[in-house]
Amino acid sequence: MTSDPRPTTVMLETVERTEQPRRERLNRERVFRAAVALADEVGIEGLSMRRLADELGVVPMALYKHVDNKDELLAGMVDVVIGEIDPPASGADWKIVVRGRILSARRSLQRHQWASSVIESRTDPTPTLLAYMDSTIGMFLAGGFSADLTHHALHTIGSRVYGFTQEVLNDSQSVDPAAQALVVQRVASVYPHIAEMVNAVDHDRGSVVGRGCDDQFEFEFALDLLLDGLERLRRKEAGSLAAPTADGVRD
Amino acid sequence: MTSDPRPTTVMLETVERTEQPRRERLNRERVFRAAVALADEVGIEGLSMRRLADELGVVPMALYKHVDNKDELLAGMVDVVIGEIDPPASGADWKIVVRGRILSARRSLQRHQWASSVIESRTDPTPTLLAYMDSTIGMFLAGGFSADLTHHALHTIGSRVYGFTQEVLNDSQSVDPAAQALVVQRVASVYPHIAEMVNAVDHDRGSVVGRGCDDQFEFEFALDLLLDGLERLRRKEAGSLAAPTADGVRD
DNA sequence: ACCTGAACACCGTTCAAGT
DNA sequence: ACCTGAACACCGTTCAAGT
Repeated sequence: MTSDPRPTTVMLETVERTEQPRRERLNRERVFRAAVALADEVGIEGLSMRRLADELGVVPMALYKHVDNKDELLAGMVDVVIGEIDPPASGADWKIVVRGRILSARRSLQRHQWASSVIESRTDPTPTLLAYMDSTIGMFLAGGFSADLTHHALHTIGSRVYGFTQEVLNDSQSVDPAAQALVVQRVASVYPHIAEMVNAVDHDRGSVVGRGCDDQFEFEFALDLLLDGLERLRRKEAGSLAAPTADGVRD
Repeated sequence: MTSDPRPTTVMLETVERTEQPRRERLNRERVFRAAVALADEVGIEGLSMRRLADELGVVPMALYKHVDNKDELLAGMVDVVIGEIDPPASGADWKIVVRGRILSARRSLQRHQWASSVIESRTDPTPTLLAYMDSTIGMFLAGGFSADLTHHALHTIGSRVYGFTQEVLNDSQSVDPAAQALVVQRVASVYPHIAEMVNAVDHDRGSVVGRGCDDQFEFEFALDLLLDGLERLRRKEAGSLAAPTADGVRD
């Protein structure tokens, strides 16, 4: 930053470029960060190798010096997002620790709207993602879950461990409340159950029709239901381990 | 089907084409079905407007007579899959009805591996999908859930309502068990918690390392944990509505 | 009026020619 | 040895020319 290696002569030669300064040697880290910033700005569908190269002031081929292909670029972008998740709190009850971790993941994901769909689309995990999962699994084991129950817990939590869930019905608001009201009315006759549900939600929020629901509340509601259910299973497991009467299991 | 309108002469003229018979007038339904079949065969990334046209023995532009664009094609494909989900059972306990519906959705989704990712990627729902959701919401309302609690329930179930969940750690098996064992060993030193969990799962299944887990079991495990949690809330809600004394339970 | 070939504006990626 | 322009093999979609 402070020690710019560019000689003044080069500065003068390149001063007419409208793009941001380049010359600074490209590296993987810079490529990934630029890709994240670009996706934040224009969305994941606007992210192309060509456009990213443009943004970095290099020719498209230059990128292939640092990443094998676009897939590797996406993997690196996910790592940047995962890297923004807070490290685990220590000491407290497993439920508090896991809950905090997941809500932190959610905050990271919300800073990068494209991230959930990219995480979904990826097949093999990067070391960064494996480390995140390892640490999360460790929270359950430290909390007294057996390895088996931990495994079930992971499947139960699903993508929530990364801080997102699949939207099942997009009940977000349109900008125009009048148009929205019309839609709701037309929907009501054909889909009466949907209408009843949506009306109740709107009524709760004491607003005009179609304000939509509080996503953060819903996320935490579902998360807590899950964690409570898992806590119940953990206790049951601990109980059956302590008393060797029935089909008790050890280690 | 039985009344083929094609004259024999046309049949003879086109008999040398290696593709399946065309001539049969294209319509939306045929386009969607062909797209589903093609995606089943070659995967969603292999599905292009050009390739689909080829498969149907028409020029790419012909498709645009029946669908506005590729997005509409994908919407139609999702509708085909949703249409394969069994209609709801009637009469029984809400939990049995919802459970059966979701497991039927899961069977549909498994017949079309590409479907979950396409459902995820879609933004606005088709009438078919709205009808599916309306009927699902109806199951909760009929089961005694308030509209509000039904709304929370939907957010809790998430994409499971369509019969899928996001894989969080791909612990599926590689074909080569020796190579798999090597990977696991290398992983063990760096990600001890993952290793511990995977080992426990493998041990349970009484198999060589890396057989992976029983996805159907895990899906049902998580689903039942969710449904049990929701049943608990339903009872609490019913209790607080009926008996104003304590948090007593009815039904 | 209907159909469709060619073209447009993009992709990710390869490769060989240039320095 | 390094860098990069041009090209390849695709996309989805537009549009005007052909019948």
